[in-house]
Amino acid sequence: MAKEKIIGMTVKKSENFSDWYTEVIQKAELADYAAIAGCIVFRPYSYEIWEFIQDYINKDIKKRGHKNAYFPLFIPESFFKKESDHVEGFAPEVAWIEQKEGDAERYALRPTSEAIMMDSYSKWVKSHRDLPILLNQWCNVVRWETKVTKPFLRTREFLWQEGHTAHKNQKEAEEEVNVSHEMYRKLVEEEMAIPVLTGKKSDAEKFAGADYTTAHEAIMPDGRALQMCTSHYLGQNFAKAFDIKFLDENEKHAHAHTTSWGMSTRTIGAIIMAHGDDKGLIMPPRMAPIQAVIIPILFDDSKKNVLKAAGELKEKLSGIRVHLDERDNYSPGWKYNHWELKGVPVRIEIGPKDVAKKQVVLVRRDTGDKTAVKITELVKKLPVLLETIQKSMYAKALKFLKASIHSAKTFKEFSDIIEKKRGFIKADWCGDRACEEKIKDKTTATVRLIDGKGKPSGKCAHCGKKATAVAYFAKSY
RNA sequence: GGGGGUGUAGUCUAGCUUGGUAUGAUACUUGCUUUGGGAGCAAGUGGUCCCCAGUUCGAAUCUGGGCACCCCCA
Repeated sequence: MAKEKIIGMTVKKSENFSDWYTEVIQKAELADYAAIAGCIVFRPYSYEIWEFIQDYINKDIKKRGHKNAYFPLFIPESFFKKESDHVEGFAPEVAWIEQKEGDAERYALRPTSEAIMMDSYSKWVKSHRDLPILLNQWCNVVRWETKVTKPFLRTREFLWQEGHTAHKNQKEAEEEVNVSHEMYRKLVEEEMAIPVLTGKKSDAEKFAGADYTTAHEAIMPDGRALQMCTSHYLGQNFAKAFDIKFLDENEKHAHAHTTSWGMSTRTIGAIIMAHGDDKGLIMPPRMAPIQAVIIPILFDDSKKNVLKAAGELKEKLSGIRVHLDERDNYSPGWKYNHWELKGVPVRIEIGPKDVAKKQVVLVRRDTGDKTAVKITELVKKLPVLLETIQKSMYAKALKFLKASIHSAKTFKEFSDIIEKKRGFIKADWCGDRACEEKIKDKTTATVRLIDGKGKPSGKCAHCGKKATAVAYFAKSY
């Protein structure tokens, strides 16, 4: 079968990572380019992944008392400009709607919704009894990239959830930030099987208008870091700008403390990059739209029996997301390749020989290992195998993350690592914004996170001044 | 922001130098034979040759402008 294989993957992950990425996306039918520059179509297969993320987050936040709501896509220019850091940070990528006759002012397409939501919050909050406000919205946002776009990772429009909360004091607001931050960590590490580094953003990298931003950063196979989500403590910055004021228990006026936190469809890109291989996508079992695919091996004389057994198998496995591929116009080999490309974690082969022995053959997508399992034991064994794959994928990714963290004491070491190995550089840092800017100019690496637990012992790896923090630097997406 | 590359059927592609409406594969449809790692044979469907303008009797091909996508660097 040395036939030209132009149906499947043609690019190796190790040889041209960028081409590999775009090829997986198209061939696994995750997304397609849209007729609009810099925009993609989320095809059902990637949208199902997004729905899993939605379910997970909805379940978590609703348990904590949050509710979903929806605010307008349009933000009046005057609202947008109320918080000066905010407008400055987002201005370059805001898309404006041409002002029509009769419009009081022009409107922006939301790049994020603090401005429009905080205006409503200011109307709703009069008393400390009105707090906290715990709202989330699922929506699209627009950030008009003029440079490079890439499916899922950087597009002009993307989907996300944005939680926006208002609290009576700092403690409560910061607690909200921590809880959301932890929710994301669990989602990313436990469900997506992507280990992360966690910490705060530097002043230069934090959300425009925030007091501080916490985030999780993952490492991609090309050694670049990818921010998985962010949670911001906004202090009273927005409350003051939008006049979210209330009378507290002591009959005193106070401004609320607000937070916001979000995760976007960008994480789908992270899943693709972190786990895929030369055959295509590999979905972590817990969030795979299809966890196992049954491939019946059909011969004329035994067709009926095998199909019947395969159907019964599917019934038995009703607790698992199983797909039975009973199309008879494709050969088994074709189907193997097809479902491998789509990253289905487990393949269940059942042919006449298996039916005779009352067994099936299980094949792992991540390792290719095959094992025969008695049908009577399958209901018990398949979930175990799925969990094993989940853990093994995480372990593999964790090993890679650990191997991707390098230390640098001097700027020479720092530059060498960025050039040759990439990955994260853990280094003592002075914390100075101008220093960070220079590092970025020289190496294109930025501070991805400040390690909250790290105690700097020496001098800044770049400028040599006294270090105030331990920071993780990297080139990023 | 800088540099490079590409654009022809759903997909990949030949043709472009030297102008004459397009090659092959794959996919798709139908039929028969098949099916344990991308099956075979036969017939068939499918094209604004990225867009606009120019040159020309005639443009996929030449010229100019635009758009899109990809890659590398900042």
